[in-house]
Amino acid sequence: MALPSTYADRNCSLARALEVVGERWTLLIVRDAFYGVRRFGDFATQLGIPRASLTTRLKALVEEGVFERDVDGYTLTPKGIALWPTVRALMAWGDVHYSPAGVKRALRHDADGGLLDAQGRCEQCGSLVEVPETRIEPGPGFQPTVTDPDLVSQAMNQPRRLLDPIKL
Amino acid sequence: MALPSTYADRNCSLARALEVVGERWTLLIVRDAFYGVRRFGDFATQLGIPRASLTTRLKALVEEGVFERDVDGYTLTPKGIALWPTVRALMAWGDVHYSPAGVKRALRHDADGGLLDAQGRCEQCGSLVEVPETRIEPGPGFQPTVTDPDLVSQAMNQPRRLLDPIKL
DNA sequence: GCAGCGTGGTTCAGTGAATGAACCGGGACG
DNA sequence: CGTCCCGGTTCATTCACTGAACCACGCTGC
Repeated sequence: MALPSTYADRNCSLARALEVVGERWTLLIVRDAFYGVRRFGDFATQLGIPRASLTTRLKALVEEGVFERDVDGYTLTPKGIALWPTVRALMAWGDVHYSPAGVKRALRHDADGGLLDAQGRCEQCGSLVEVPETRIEPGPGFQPTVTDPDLVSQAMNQPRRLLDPIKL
Repeated sequence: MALPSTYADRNCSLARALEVVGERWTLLIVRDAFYGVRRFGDFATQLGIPRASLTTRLKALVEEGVFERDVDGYTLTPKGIALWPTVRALMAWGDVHYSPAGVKRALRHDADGGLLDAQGRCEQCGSLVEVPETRIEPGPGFQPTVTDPDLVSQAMNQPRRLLDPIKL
């Protein structure tokens, strides 16, 4: 976002956060990382983002400590994983206001299959579900593609646990 | 954000949400509205946003039903108020990772003064606190300004309830 | 050895959006 | 009638995003 770090915004952690993850594409990159995407090319094709933009974003995110580079690509750090409540809140807002048929992706506690409420609590066992214990799967608002998509998309549209790397 | 609404992102409510509130400045405008800002000029001076950009943003947000125009300016609709969990999550992330001295703004249940936890629950009475019942006040990470700021900033830096209009 | 290919980028010209400063017009006030 | 406040608009400049082409490296098969 490159906000000019103004005096006025010194006391706003929202502005500070948006300087890091407020730029176009950034939260979508983070979302794909939660889905298990790790490789440069997979981010590029999944998001349809220009490769130059992706380079810029990933570099900035690595510098900020949201991602780290390792042998098989870019993975979320704990700081990046801490963005999950934000991603979840925005997804929920989008579901409620733009998906009349119901949520496009449902979140469940992988251990017992209980749905997660707005606070991220399992309706089955009542516990706060950690990110790696969260299963994501197509919900009632999900619209299946007619033409079968690429392998990465196929993997992302199967029920799977967050952060589980996509391996083909 | 004006994402090109691609086939690939049809099934992502996060992308849909970011089309509405993902543009630069948008969430900061929403934040100021939670703080009670309602007038065009106040948004402009508080955020330091170019007036032309502010016009564009507010127009888009009114069209999307996030704000509504009324006699005393722009106020959040229920759809806009529903963005509070997102704003709170991002603020919390910014506080944790960029404000070592502690949160810049603390959130309390106005009725009993209990602090809110990460899920928005009052630690005093255990209830989920609604937005208008939330009090926001400077926290330990807050850095007071030396030169006394404008009246609107002064009002925003006092403990106050969310959505309470700023009147001078 | 080398031709092909997958992967992870970089380069660069074109374009559209953000910026900021100046300007405008209506209403309230005196 | 003049002035100020308020909520914008206009416009030239600058900036960042875009998209397509290109590049470098390592691996595989022949």
